[in-house]
This record gives sequence, structure tokens and C-alpha cells, in this order.
Amino acid sequence: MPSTIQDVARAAGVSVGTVSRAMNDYPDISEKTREKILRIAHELGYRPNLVAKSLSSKNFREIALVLSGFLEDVMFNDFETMLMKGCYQFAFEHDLDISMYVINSKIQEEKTFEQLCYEHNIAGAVLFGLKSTDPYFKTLAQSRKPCVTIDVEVGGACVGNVTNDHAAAFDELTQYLIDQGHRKIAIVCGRKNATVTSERLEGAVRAMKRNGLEFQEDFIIQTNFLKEEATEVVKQFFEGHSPDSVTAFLCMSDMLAIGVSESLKKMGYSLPDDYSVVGYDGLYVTDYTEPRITTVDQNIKEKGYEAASLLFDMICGTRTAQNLILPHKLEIRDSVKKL
Amino acid sequence: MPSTIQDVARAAGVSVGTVSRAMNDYPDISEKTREKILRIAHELGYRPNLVAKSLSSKNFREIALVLSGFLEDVMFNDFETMLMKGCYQFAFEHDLDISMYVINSKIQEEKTFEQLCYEHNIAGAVLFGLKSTDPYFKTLAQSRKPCVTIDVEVGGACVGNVTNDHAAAFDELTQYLIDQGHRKIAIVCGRKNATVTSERLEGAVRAMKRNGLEFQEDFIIQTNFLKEEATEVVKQFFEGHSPDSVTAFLCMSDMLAIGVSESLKKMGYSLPDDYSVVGYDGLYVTDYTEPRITTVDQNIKEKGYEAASLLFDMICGTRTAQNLILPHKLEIRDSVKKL
DNA sequence: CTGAAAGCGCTAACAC
DNA sequence: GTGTTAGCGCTTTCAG
Repeated sequence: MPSTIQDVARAAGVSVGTVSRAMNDYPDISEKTREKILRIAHELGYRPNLVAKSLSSKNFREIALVLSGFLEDVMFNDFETMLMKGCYQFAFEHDLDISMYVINSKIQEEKTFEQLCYEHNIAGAVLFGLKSTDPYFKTLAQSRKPCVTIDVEVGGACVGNVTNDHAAAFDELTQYLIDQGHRKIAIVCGRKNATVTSERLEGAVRAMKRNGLEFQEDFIIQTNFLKEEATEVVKQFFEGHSPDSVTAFLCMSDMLAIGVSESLKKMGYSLPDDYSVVGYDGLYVTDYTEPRITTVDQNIKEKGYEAASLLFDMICGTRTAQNLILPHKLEIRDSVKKL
Repeated sequence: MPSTIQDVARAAGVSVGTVSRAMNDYPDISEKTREKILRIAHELGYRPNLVAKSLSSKNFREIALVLSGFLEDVMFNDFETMLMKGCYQFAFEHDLDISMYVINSKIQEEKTFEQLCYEHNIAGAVLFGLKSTDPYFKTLAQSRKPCVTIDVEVGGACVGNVTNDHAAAFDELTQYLIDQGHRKIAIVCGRKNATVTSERLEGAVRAMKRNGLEFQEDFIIQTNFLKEEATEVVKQFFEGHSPDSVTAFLCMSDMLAIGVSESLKKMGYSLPDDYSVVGYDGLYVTDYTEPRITTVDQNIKEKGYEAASLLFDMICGTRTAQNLILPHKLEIRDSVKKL
């Protein structure tokens, strides 16, 4: 049995209130009682029960990272890990209690985000993995509990968002391809309704138009962000297009770029000699592929860190809900051939 | 403000005790009161406060996944993710509440594992990332709170462990190299004191001896499991050995195999023509490298699942603490040349 | 079958 | 400065 605040109070000959003051660095307590209590608490191996603490005081040092679709998707392995690292890093540095909850679309139907917070007595959360078809996508805007989404703006007074300028990033990536002499570019898109998809597409189109390239509808290849699909989809593309109708594949995620690369190699082409491929995300795996894939690094860990930071400030009232745009970085590697 | 059990009781014209019974599927309640309460609870958007629940009842449906060193190490990115997925999958299927806590060596000094459990009112935990130098490595054996470690046996009546037969797996991997005609094999080792390192080394030595190969001390290359080191260490190896003194590098992790591969390629060698390289772990990245790396798949997700399962059974008393050995699988790919 | 009441371990007024 | 006490929202005896 662990010792409770009662045990410490008894052993120190003081009341529980005083022990509580000592443990929580209250000012109105004499230095020597504090020391005595702290010593005894340590001797007894006393640790405050965080659950009781949370129940009695509505404190705001408890936040959460809520991952939707974590168990279903396999595409974003290190995406979520890096996000976690960022969030936990912030929590660690600021002495916050952070917990992680895994939900899905079904759970979103069963309980609102606010209910989720009340269930766990959390002050707010960083939300990742929301799809535009998810219940929270619509209901979050009314939330009174602060939260910060990643990459999806849903609006609302208590909802912040941390993202990149995906359009600008994709513009840059496209420009890079064009600078390397590419004119015939196929765009491999992610999930049709995802905001990140349309943002990125917008950037690509913008860059192409600026450079006088005409944007062709049939050079848009549709997928659901899954590597497996990429393979299939490239094959289909070549059924409708001649091998030399395209010189580069502009992919909306690194996993798609990997899938496309694999597919092309399997068809007997060599990269980047026959075709150039670029990705998006900055997953570490792209540094190990052959060729190493040129991509845009989203700096996901920092996104997690900044999301937690914004959330905490919103909880403390020192920052209002906002849309935070973090810098990205074009990572030039070996998957693009200069024509 | 969320509605509480009081609100529901009031609205339904019953006592809180009855609401509690209805919500928790107690048998001693009439069917129609239950239905009425459930309906009203739903109308009010009532969700039991899990914190209060946890405080009042010492229930055992709350477990945790405790990751040590999560913030420090970068080598095991998807290792931890897959482990999480396994644990959360089990929790999800069995309606358990699972939370994740990130600790490190310092936190281990500050509070024992039991204290950690009491702090959060958790019934037990799956522990990953323990180093042999960590405080818990010694103290865990005395724990009265059930836990399951991954890959490190520390003993104790309440401590289970889920692992692979690393020796047998490494034996198999070594045998594969030998079967492909390799006789001159350098072994790239992980952290010196890690149990997994010695187990794997044991397997390699066993296989070599069985095949009449003599085991040479200077063919052991020491690292700390980090990819960055691998590069350096390979260079050093070749300073003391001629290029044709070795034909294959047997690495204790996939990240090491990647590091070694990179290093060899940078030196101008081509794989697997000049040298063969094999890894260990089964990280998904090995399927994307060039060449695709032959490795041993530990099936990490299943390890997480089985660890959670064992933990839950230990908590329920239906299974005693044990050392569970899960099957591994040799993944033959393209990084080994047949001599 | 249901209500009343005593906690779970802690915090936060409110007294003194 | 410190003790006392009323909760936080729930479960779980114990009566009836």
C-alpha cells in the first residue's frame, strides 16, 4: 500500500492541509515545517496521487495528444511518432502531464471532444488525424475546451491550428522540378477531400502557370495516400500515356513517392535517369531509399512542439486561438535529374 | 459544464447509486429503470468522469505503456510506434483504458515503478526501453504491481516478459549467410551491456562453430546501436583488415545495417556484389532501401499486443508472470550475394 | 430492487 | 502559519 497525504500528515504531526501546502510550494508556510514535511514525505516514499489531485482541483497542467485513426492507417508511421516526440518534449520541459488517447471516427460519434476532455479531466488537447468526413471536423468549432489541430483548420474560438504553408511548399517543390528542366509533370495526389491535398495541388498549379506550363487534368493521378495504391495507379497512368509523355512525378507524400519509385523500378526504369520523383513530408525513410528522395521537410517534431506550446498558452490565456504556419524546408537529394 | 451523475439522478428521479448501477451493467436493477436512466443519460450527454471513477473504485481496467528513453533515442522510430499499435489494439479490443507515459533514467530514480502506478491509479504496465544500467532494471523484481517488459528479463513474481528467441533468430540469420557461401563474417554489435546484444552474439557464435568456422575476436565490431556510429566503425575496420578479409556484415539491428550499407557504398563498393549485409528487427524501412535488406522480423506489433494481453491476464489472475517467446521470421531479400 | 451514506486522496476556502 | 472542513464525481457497502 502506498502512503497517502494522511500518512504524511500523521507522521509529521501536522494536518493534511499543511502537507498539501508543502508539497505544492505554497508561500504561506514556514520554511522549517516545509522542510520537515518534505523530508518525511520522502522517507515514506510518498507520491501524491495524481488522480485525486486531478479530481479535487480543476488544474490546467494536464493536456492530451489525441490521435484519430492511429490504429487504422499505416502510412504515417513516423509522422505520428515525431509528433508525439514534439508534444512530449514540450510537456516534459514545462512540467505538464500529457497523455495520449487513440480515437477513431466511431468514437467521435459517441462522444464530443468536450466530453472526452471532461472524461479525463484534461484542459485541452492537440488533435491529429482528423479527416474532413469525421464528426469532429464539424463539431470542434463549437468546443469550449481549447484544442490545437494539426494541418486542418476547422475554425472556432477555442481551436488553434499548426500547419505549414502547404501551397507555398508545393509551389517551391514544383518550381524546383521546373528549374531542373522538367516540363511534363504528373501529380500524384492524396485523398481527394483532404485539405492538405487541395492546398498542395493549388501550389503546384500556381507554379506551373507562372512558368507557362499548361495544367492538364489527365496528369493528375488520384490516390488515398497509400503506397500500395501508388503502384497500381502508375501502371494505369502508362496505359493512357506514352512513356515519354512525362518526365517527373510530383507526389503529395513521401510514401506515395516511395510507391511510385518502386513501381517505376519494377517496370524496368531506372531513377532518376528515366524518371524523376519527388515526395513530401520529410519522413526519415526518404533518406535511405535508392535514390534518396528529394522532398519537403515539414519538421513534424517541431509541429508537435509548437502545437503543444500554443495549446498551453491558450489554456493559460496568454495566446488566443490562431493558425500557426511553420516553416518548411526543401530537401534536395538525388531523385531528380537535371534535363 | 458537463452533466454529472447527480444531474442524471435528479432528472431521472432516482439516486446516484442507481444511476451508477445502470451505467455499469449491474444485475440488481429493474430493466425499466435501467432503460430510463440510460435514455436520460444519453439525452443529457452524460459521460462518467473517468478520473472520479478511477479514484473511487480500484478497478483494473486501466493499464499503461511506459516508454523509457523515448525522447532521447532516435534509432527506434517505428519500433516504438509498432509497439504502441499492438498495445492499443489489445486495449481497444478488450475495452481497457490505456495511457502512455514517457520516462527516462532520471525519473526512474525519482519514483519507483510502483509509485508510478499509484500516482496514476493504473493496474500495471508494459515497459519498454529499459537499459541494464537503469534503476528499474534492478528494482522492478520487487514490484507488487504487475508489469511486462519487452526483451529484458529482470525477474520477479509480478514481472512478465515478452521477447523473441534472439539467439535462435541470430543463429538462423548466420546460418543463412553461411548457406549462401559466406565464411568471412564481421559481426556489427549493439550496446555492449544490452542483453539483446549478448543473446544475438551467442546465436551467431553457435552457428559459426556448428559450421566449423572459427570465431575471431577482431571480427566483432562494437557500436551503440546508432546508425551514425556504424559509418565510422566500418571505416576503422578496414584500416585493420584487408578488403577481401570479409564478405559479409552481420548487423544486430536494421539501423546498423543501413549505416553499414551507406558506409560501404560511400567507399565505392556496390551491394550485394562486393559485400553482403544483413540486419535485425524487421523495421519497415528495410523494405525500401537499395538493396532491400535481408533481416529478421521480430513482429513488434504482435509483441506489443501479446505484452498487453499477458499483462491483463496477470492483473486478472488468469495467467502468472512468465517469459513469453514469440516467433520471429527470417525475411530474405536482396542484400546477400550467393558466393 | 433502490436509497442513504461513507469514503477514494487531494485541494481550497475559511477560520483561528 | 496552520487546522478544519467541504467538496471533486464516482463506487460500494449497508439498510430497508
